[in-house]
Amino acid sequence: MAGTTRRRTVGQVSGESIVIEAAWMYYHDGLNQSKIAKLLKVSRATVVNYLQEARERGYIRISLAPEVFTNHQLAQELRDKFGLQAAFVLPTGINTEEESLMRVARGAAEWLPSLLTRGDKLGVAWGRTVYEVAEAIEQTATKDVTVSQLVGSMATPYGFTAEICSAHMAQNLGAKCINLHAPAVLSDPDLAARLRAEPIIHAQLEALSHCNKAIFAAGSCAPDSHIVSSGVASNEDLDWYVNQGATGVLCGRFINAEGHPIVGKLDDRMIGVELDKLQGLDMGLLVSDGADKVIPMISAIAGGYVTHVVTSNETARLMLKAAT
Amino acid sequence: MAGTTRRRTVGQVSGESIVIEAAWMYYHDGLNQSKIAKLLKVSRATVVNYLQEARERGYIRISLAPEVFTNHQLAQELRDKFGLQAAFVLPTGINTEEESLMRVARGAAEWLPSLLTRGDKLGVAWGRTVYEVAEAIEQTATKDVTVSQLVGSMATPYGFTAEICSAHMAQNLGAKCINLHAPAVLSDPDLAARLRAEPIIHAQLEALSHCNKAIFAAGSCAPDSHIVSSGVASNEDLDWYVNQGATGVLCGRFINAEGHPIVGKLDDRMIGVELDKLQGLDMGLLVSDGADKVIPMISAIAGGYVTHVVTSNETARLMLKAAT
DNA sequence: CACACTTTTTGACAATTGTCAGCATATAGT
DNA sequence: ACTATATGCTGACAATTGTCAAAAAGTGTG
Repeated sequence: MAGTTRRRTVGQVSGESIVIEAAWMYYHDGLNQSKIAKLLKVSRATVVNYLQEARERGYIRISLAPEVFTNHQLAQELRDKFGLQAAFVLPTGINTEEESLMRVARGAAEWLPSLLTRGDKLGVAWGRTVYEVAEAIEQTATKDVTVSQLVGSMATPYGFTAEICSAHMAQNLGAKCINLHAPAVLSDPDLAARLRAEPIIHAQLEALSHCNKAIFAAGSCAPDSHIVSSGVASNEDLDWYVNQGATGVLCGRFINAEGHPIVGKLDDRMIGVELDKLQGLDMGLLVSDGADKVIPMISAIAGGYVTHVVTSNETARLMLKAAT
Repeated sequence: MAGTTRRRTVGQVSGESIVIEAAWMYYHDGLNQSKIAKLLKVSRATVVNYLQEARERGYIRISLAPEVFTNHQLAQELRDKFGLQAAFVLPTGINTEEESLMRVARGAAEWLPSLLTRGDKLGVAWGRTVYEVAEAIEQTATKDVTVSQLVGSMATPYGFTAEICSAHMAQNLGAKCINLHAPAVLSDPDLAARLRAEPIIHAQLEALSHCNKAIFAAGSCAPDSHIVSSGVASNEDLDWYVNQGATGVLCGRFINAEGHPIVGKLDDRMIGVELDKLQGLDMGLLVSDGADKVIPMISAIAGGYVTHVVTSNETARLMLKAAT
């Protein structure tokens, strides 16, 4: 061999730098692999290896500028029609419901870090959507941010718990995490009251009641909804609440079309954030998608819990239509 | 033709969405152009057009994760050695001085938006480095951020003025801008005092004295330095300050090795931020590079103006060596 | 209906990237 | 000195992307 190549020795500081160097030249300077190989005095295959390593280590961030989605015409219509601070609308023209949901979650994951500032206390609900957001967030180093779990534990149809959801959200955001070590609903109101009074649970409820920002999804009142499948409400419970005018579910609580909580038998057996604590926040981020979520989303917005919305163009269109 | 293709009509909402859709599929879903073409029912050439349009409109954000540079070993050594909140070190192994500076400026441009939060008042110095940072920042929508020009006007060897520098910085950050409509240095101390007392200049000086964050570079005391070429100091002035122990220049003011301002004949003829206003800020971002900047950078840090540093690995190494 | 303009498509080809097996070299451990 | 492991290189080829001219199709106007 020509002897022009030099191996990186183990522990050499510049070892990692050459990967960064290659990535910079490729992604920032727009040089092709052959040029980079010549400049770095290595083979093109080695450059391919370096670039691959940079990608694998998560060095490369490729995203669509948030403005693309917040300046979207439908986003602006949503913001204006519903009095929101901002909306983030993703085009999902040809996707299945599942693909659309994943894209909406991904979009929320990209947007959320930029909505957080130093010292924020972020309440995190629990459900399939919020979980997908938590998983999709790329590692971010937020400063002095605390994540609080807004709802207690439930039987989970998804393979992940509320605790894991909040913990992943906190971890990916580089934030502290305060969990809620209690079931979401108990069999007896008295037992629930005593559990709430337990110092550790009481402290956790205090923490979540002081959050200044929150992320949640809107649940529907359909029999196949999450609130039934997770065991929080039985079909009888559901029927009762619907008869009382329930149009949606927010953090495990039923709300009517105006967003007012409907207080029933379930509520004093529940351990979790009270909905009045989610009104008037600096940020209430509603992440939901699907035709069946339109009414619940509009209900949540009407209740004053929502300042920011992430959804698909299709659902945005349906929301705008429903609000005329 | 098969008649399967559909043109977008002018003004159709989904017109822009198909560009976003194509970009999402390519960059997020990792689909190739042929697959995207098939899914969107257009030709591959049209997909190429859409992707190009997305790039041209600035929809695509490709960057290296900031942690790559802040977790760099040299970055951590700088932070620890100099008591900084964070350092951002860019590998610039094979670059010219010019290329290295451009890369450092680019790195600072990528980092700065994430260092800003709602309500910040950012003081902006002026010089080649800061200008390149301002130009390199991609359009960002910061919230309620105000940019203040820290130094007055000077003869410019670069083709841009301090006003333009601050205005571009503000524009690219989506911030408000408060300029400083005065020369940096006047011929007579009395004239300078009267100008400072002018209501509009006084208000501008008030604004810049209340900034909680600042971005600046460190100037050297070499005869070819910016402070001489811009007409702020003559060679005689320079000699005097160097004899008084000046080791660097910060926002047009001379400082010694401990970072203390050296007060001389120039200072009461100057219009600009007083250095004591730059101590103890929430963020003092020092962006500099080059062997000749090592001593000035260390001086600025010693003076308590700096909380964050952006530099190259080579300069970082020299700084660490100089501080032993 | 004709025309002008815009957008998309076709098809070919060059350029670049991705992948892979096999070989070469460097390093570390025994 | 030998062996094992890790890293880099070679060279070939497949896959993908970029570019381009010419043609086709869609749209708006008179």
